Amino acid sequence: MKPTLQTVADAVGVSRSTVSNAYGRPDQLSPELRERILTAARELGYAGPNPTARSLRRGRAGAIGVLFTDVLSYAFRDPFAVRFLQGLSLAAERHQTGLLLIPVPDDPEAARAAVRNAAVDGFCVFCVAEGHPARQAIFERGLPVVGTELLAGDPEMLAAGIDEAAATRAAGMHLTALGHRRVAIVADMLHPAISPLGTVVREPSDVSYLGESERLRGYQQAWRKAGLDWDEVTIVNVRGNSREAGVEGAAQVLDRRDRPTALVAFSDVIALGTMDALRARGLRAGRDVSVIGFDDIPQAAEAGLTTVRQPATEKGRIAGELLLDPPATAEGRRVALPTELIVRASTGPAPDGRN
Amino acid sequence: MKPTLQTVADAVGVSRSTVSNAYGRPDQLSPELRERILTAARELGYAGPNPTARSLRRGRAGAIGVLFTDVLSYAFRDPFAVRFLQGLSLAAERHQTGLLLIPVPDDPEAARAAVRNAAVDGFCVFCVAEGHPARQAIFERGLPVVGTELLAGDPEMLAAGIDEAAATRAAGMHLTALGHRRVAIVADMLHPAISPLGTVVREPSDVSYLGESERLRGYQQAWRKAGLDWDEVTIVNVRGNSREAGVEGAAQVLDRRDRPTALVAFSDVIALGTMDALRARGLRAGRDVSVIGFDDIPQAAEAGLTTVRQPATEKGRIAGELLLDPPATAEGRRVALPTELIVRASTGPAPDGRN
DNA sequence: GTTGCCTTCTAAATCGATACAGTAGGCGCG
DNA sequence: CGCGCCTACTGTATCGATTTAGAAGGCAAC
Repeated sequence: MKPTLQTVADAVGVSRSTVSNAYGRPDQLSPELRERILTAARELGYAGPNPTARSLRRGRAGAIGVLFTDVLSYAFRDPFAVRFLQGLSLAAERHQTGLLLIPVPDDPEAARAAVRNAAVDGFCVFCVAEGHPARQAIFERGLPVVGTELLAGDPEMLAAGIDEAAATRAAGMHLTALGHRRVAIVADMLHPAISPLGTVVREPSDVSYLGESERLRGYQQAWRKAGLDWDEVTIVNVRGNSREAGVEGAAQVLDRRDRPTALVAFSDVIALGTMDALRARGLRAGRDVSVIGFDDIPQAAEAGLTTVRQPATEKGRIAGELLLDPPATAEGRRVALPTELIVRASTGPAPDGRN
Repeated sequence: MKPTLQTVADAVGVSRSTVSNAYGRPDQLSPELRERILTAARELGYAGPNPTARSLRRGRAGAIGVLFTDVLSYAFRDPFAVRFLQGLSLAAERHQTGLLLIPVPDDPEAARAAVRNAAVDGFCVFCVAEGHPARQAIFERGLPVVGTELLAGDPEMLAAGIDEAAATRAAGMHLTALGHRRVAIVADMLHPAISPLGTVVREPSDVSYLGESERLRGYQQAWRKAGLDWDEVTIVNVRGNSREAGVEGAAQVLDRRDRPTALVAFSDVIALGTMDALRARGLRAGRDVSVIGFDDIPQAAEAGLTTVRQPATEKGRIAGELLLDPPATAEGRRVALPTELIVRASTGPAPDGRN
């Protein structure tokens, strides 16, 4: 049998409460007795209060739930996601809390069950499509939920986010100001969760991730304002947020006769991939084709990639803080973080004439 | 007040046990009653049995602990680590279990407390240095522990690992068979946990990660056997497992007059970085300088990198299975996975004469 | 000497579920 | 009819801790 508080209490000849206090409230007993208790505990192989029992009594699970979907595990290849997670963990650490990655089965019912069975104090909705079966289960738990989308529908939802549309609007205007009129978008996350590959999504409202939807809208707004025809904008829908996906996505537009003079991506990782594709064709980023990314990961600076900077770690940290220490006032429940268009060498004036 | 089993039981007019059975053992009550109960629960806003209470009663936390150190968060940039984690999550999913990432504070006492407070059924020791304060705390919990090092000292420890030394021995012999005699090692993880940067570690026994220690030993064995002087082997100790670290590490040896004809790295990520460094200097991998990596991540194939293949996802999956369903026999408790030297274009005959 | 306060410890209630033994009622069968 | 057996449910102990109210003893002050 594993020793419990009672085992130790009996061994020392004190009450269970006193042993509990020895661990959790050292000021409640004399230092000598505490020392005796801790020594006895060590001898008995008692490793300290059972975290599960403590959680039950305290009413605090000591963990934040994060759904570990395929999407998320791929997302880990993106430094942005990793930094977000680091931020989350910073907040968690401050609150002596863990991050529970919940593997989500493909079967919808099993997915819901996984969410219901998670011993957590709240959920961080990160990389979970709008229509995902687990998503509803999350809200049904009645626990605090934090997302990264300021415009999320649920009024209960906490959020640490950016004005996605404003961010890409600025990026889009930067391009039109440089004279670009033939533009393409390369993006992951555009497809509805359960649609066949290759589905073409053009309208922001059809995008199943709110953030991506807004990014699309931002470009739409900027370019419409500049007089471009949205239907003329090429949208390449790649699967997966990776450099390779960027290479492949760019390949679909760069070899066309009327190749765009500018490419925008919804992540730096993809943008860097499109730059690889340019290089492979002897095209110069910022001269022959301008490229804009999103996130401003460290590699973006090295590659001279123009991009939208958002504070990754801070986003995670604030999301965590919101979850673990929810503000009383409704205003405080949605935190808007700043973004900034970082102009580097990958954007330049549109080349003259036909190619 | 949040509704509990009792709330629902009272509302329906049945006993608590019956409501519990409605969720956990549908065969124990009539379908009609079950439906009535679930409906009532929904109306009362009862989200299902409290996972913490269930955990306590069942004696199963429903989570595997993984220490989330800085090292691990950097490791996420390596596809190998991500795939390992995916494997772990596969096993976890099968056992309806989560992965609890435990943020580890810098303060040693706080780090130990974090481990003691984690509600988990076992730990996976991944990317935790031998001397790390949290490491001992893990074993003190008396829970199952799985590692990735077959030779780990603790006899209690479960392991899913490879014969690291044999793997690098094969790689080392491949190089000497090709005539290489001026070789260098570029590796992260060599430094003792709490040593100043730049400390030079040459002996396997001084390496604080067992796996890396064995990899070093493998090269040492291969090259000594081939008559090379170990002291002549350049060892570059980089900080961090990243492509950039590889670039920087390679820079330290490639610009020397007696530049090595072969570079070996302890991860593909670093090896790919060294190949970047070669390219930047107009050197051809496999012709001017041979390069060997470790892991065989997908990018290695694309880059034509010779490397040691190890089954990443499988390693994680088996680690998880060992933890969640420990074999009765001692033999089954350490699973050896196969490795294979994958020879690609990045290795070739040593160039003749001086450079 | 009594009152009151402080320190140090104890007893009992409680957190929210699950498991197991037990009971009541219905049904088949010789 | 009486026995056994099955189905459907209940009651109670239990998981391992924390918390709160309270008791015992010591000491100072009036």
